Amino acid sequence: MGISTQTMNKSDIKLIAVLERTGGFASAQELHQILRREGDGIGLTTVYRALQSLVDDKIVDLLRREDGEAIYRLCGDTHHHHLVCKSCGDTVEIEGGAIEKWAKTMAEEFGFRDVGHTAEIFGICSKC
Amino acid sequence: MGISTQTMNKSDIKLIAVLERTGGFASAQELHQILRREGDGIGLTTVYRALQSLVDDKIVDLLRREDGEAIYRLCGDTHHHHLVCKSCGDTVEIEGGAIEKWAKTMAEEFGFRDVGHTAEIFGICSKC
DNA sequence: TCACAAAATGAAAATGATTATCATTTCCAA
DNA sequence: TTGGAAATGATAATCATTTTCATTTTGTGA
Repeated sequence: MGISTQTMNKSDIKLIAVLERTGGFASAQELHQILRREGDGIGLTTVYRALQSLVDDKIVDLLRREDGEAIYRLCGDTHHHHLVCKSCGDTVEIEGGAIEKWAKTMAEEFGFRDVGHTAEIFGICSKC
Repeated sequence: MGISTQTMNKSDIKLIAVLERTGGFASAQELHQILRREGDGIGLTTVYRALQSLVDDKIVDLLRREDGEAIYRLCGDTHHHHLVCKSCGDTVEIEGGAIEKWAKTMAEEFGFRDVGHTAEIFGICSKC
């Protein structure tokens, strides 16, 4: 019972590999382009299908970018947050230990379970 | 300078009124349908435009449903974060003291100025 | 090895939210 | 009143995602 690892196929594995390589945080379209660029002729449909089944099997997390586009990352990855420059677009990956605790505490306080969170900081970097 | 309340027009006010009346969150499409049902011939384009300007002016909050659709809600002026139920959409406004500190610390560490941040927690509420 | 059914694949079309265009209407100051 | 700016909304365009469906691959039993 439970997670059906049996149903994993080549496409699923390809997607996991790319997510590992890229640090696990990309949209379906981006993942497709990366695979294409690497010479893999995989179709967009298959990318979507594989990602969906990986999400169903709780192997990858599905989050949303600010514009609503779906982004995926491997579960269990220590996930990081971003510090983004509003001017030049430069991005720094940062730790969010405080956030993890905050999210956990708040979720418990209000009786929520199965929780995730998003957090981003944006500002103007020193170069701009 | 600051928030341009001067630029508020009739459509903006209509949207605020509907959001007040309906309470919780609603998508642009839903808000449009409600207004239409009430006999208002407002166009979808205008609904999107009004919502966007209200978001720019920080009069309404923009969040995302699980499928990525944008949902809007009137927000109080105190800066807060959200705890959103992925299942029923129920939302709790929560304090983010830890986040404010985290954002400030990180921004300083990397030399960013004029910083803001976003942070949301999502999960399954006790009722679901 | 062969045949064949089930699973996987991907091109192309469909969908649905959101945004861009643009001609028309409303509003307001001179 | 009038001229121009702002607002409006129908329509078309975008873009991510899903469906459809015909084709290919795969695995398995004979």
